[in-house]
Amino acid sequence: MTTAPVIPTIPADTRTRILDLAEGLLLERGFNAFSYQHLAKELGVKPAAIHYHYPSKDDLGMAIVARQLRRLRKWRDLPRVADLPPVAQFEALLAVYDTHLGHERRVCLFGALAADFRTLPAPMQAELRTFNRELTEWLAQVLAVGRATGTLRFVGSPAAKAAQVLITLAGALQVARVHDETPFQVIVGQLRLELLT
Amino acid sequence: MTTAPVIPTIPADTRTRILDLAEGLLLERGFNAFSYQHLAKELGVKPAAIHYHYPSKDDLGMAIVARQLRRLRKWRDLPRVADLPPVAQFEALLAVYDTHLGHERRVCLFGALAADFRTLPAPMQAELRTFNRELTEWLAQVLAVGRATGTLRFVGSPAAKAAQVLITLAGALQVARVHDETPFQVIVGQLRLELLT
DNA sequence: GTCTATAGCCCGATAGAC
DNA sequence: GTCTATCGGGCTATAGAC
Repeated sequence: MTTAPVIPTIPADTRTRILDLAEGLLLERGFNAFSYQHLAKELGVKPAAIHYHYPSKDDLGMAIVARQLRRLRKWRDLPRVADLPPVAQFEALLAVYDTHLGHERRVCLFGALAADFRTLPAPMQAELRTFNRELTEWLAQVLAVGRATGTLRFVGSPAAKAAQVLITLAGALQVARVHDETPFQVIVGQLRLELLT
Repeated sequence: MTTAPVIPTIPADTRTRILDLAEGLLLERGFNAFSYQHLAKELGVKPAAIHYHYPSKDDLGMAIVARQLRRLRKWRDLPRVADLPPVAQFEALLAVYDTHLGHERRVCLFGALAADFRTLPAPMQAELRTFNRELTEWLAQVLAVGRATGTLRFVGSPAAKAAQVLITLAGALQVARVHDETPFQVIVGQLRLELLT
C-alpha cells in the first residue's frame, strides 16, 4: 500500500490569511458582526496590524467581494465548467452551494450581505450588484441552452427562472443556518425535481 | 361631497412606539446595525430611557420576533384569510410580501435575521425557528388543499414546495433591496406562472 | 515595511434623580 | 413610574516605534 503524496501546506502570506479569515467570518456571522479584534486574536497580532494591510474595514470588505467576483469569473470560464453541457453546469453550481453548506453552514456572499446592504460602503454595494448580475446572466444562459436542447425544463423566461433559482439557493443556505441541513437538501431536491427532465 | 371621517391617529404608547421603530430599523438595516441611540434620537429621549422599557437589546429583539409570531398566528386564523380558497390564500401571502416591499423595501423577518443568526441571543433564535416552522406548515397545508382541488399545480411534497416558495419570497425581497423592485416582480411573476393552473 | 501603543468614539447597561 | 447622567468596554482608526 502506498501512502498519498504529502501536499505541503503553503502558508499563505499575511494579507491573504487576513482576507481568508475575514471572508469566513463574514459568511458565518455577517459584516457588522466581526471586528478587527476577532481577526487579530485569531492571527496572533494586534488589531492595528490589520490596518496596515487593509487600512479600513471598508477596504477589507471590498477586497472580499472583489475576490469573490474574480473567482466567479474564473470559475465560470474554466474549461471544465464552461465546456460542460447545461445539466452538468447546473450540477456544478449546486456543488458550489453544497460546499458552502459543508463549511460551517456558510451562507453565500449575496445571502450574507443582502439584509445589511444599506449599512455597507457604496463600493461594496456596487460590487455585490455586479456579482449578482453576472451570476444571474450566466445561469440564464445555461438555462436557455438547456431548455433549447431539451435537457432542462421550465416555463417563463430564462432570466426570470435564473433569478428565482439563485435566490432559492441563497435562501436554502439561510434556512440551513436557522434550522439544520435537512431543509437545504429538501429545497435542492425540489429544484432538481422541477428542472431536470 | 362628503368628507371622509377623520380617523384620529391614536398616539401609541411609548413602549409600542419603541417596538415599531425598532422593528422598522431591524427590517431595514439588520439587528446588529441599529442601536439604542438611533431609537432615542428618533423618539426625542436619551438612549437610557429605552432601557426602562426594554432592559436589554436582547429583550427588545425578542419582543420584535414574538410580536411577529403573534401577528402571524392572528393573520392566519382571521376568517377573511382562513376561510379563503387556497389560491386566494396564496395571493394574500403574496400581498404581505408586497407590503414589505412598499415599506422602504423592508425584507421579511426571516430574511433580516438569517445571515446574522449566530450572533442572536438564543431565545430570539428559538422564536425565529418557530415563526418559520409555523409559516411553512401553514403554506404546506394551503398547497396541499390547492393541489387536491385542482387550483394549484406543483410536483413534489407540499412541505418541500412550501419551504421552497417561502424562501423564494424572502429572497425576492433581498434582491429588491440590492437592485430594485423589478427583480421582485419578476420572481413573484415566475412563482405565479408555475403554481397557478 | 511591518506592527504596537493608544486615541477617540459609540456601544449597551447601571445607578440613581425626579 | 419614567427618564437622565454616567460608566466600562469594544470598536475603528491614527501616530509613531522598530
